Amino acid sequence: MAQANTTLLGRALLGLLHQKPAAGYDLRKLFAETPMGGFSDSPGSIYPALRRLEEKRLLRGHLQPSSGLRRRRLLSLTPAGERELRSWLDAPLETVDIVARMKEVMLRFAFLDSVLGAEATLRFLHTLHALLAAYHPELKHYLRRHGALMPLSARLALESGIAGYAAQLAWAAHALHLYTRKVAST
Amino acid sequence: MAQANTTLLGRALLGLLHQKPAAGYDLRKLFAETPMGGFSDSPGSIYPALRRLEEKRLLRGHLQPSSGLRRRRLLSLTPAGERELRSWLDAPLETVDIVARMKEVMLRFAFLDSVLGAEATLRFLHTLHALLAAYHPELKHYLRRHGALMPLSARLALESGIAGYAAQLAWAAHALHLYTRKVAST
DNA sequence: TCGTCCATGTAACGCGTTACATGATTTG
DNA sequence: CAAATCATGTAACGCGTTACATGGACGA
Repeated sequence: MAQANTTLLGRALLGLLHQKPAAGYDLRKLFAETPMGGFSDSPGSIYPALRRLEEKRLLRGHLQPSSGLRRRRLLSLTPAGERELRSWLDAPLETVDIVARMKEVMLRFAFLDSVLGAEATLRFLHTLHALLAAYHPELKHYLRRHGALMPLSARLALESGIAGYAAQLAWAAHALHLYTRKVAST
Repeated sequence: MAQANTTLLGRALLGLLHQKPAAGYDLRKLFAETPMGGFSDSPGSIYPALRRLEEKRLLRGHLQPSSGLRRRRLLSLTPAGERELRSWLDAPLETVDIVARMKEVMLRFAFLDSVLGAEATLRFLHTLHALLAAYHPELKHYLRRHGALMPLSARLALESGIAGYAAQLAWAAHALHLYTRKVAST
């Protein structure tokens, strides 16, 4: 039945609009100019996504009166939109997020602090670190078992993934350290 | 006009079937059991993709006669399929591949050696290393310019990406070293 | 014979992409 | 005034996902 769940692009838009109301055009610019997520900056993806969010009453648009006849619709979250955003960010991290949805994980993290605060971010980092610390050796184990049978380039491709997770793990430890201090100093 | 380009899933299937003819079911199993690419292992994605490749005459299927009434169609590349695979693998790497399509880059690399050989793999690695070496400091520069204005968690999310690229860069140097030796020893 | 695995498929659905289209406003 | 930029949209298209469906083979 798949009750029309919000897509990753939709959640990214919610997160951005939570920080600051903006027009569709601003969001396009953001996707085009910043190294964010890898979302398309084409109008054919963003405007329909925004319209869907509006139809679900997660966003509300106000025509900006100041700028003459050049219509510019500033979008902002409704209370329901904020609830949706919060519940996405607040959902517990699971192994499958680490294995297959790292991009979403980092997107969530990028919004976490400003929406749910430092304590929630700290909890998130704890879980993330633990999951990475568990998954990284699993991949290495897979490599030890199957690596010998694989062509050199395939084995190296796997090693590249492992190196990536190692980097994420080290980063998580670093971030955990920073946030522990930040929370302690309040 | 977008003349029906082969999709990433399609190319992954071509690469796998180049190594060894297989049935759709085998490919599903592979996606389900190995940490590959993150493709869905559902029949609704794989069988249609295989059918499309067959319609484009890139694949050919043979009913396996050995196994009674249990039909099992072994798929293998046609010459056109092999050409398609080769031209994908042989295409020059560009910056946009690094920025937005790292997943595809690693998939290509995984197939490279067995399809195009060690010399081509070595060239690929040279380019990859150069592109990463150029992009990584660019991201760091972006962080230096905009980092101070960003919320801590957003900045850290960016740092995570940077750490990932640093890991890829180190990995590329490692792989380059291995392949240089491999090519030299022939 | 009952459940589990093998093996292949289809149908409905929503989404992202590319390409196209429109008009207002600023800049040179 | 021409060109670039601002700003918003629509249409066609293919693809991936989820869910559903079918039937043979095999072990307990």
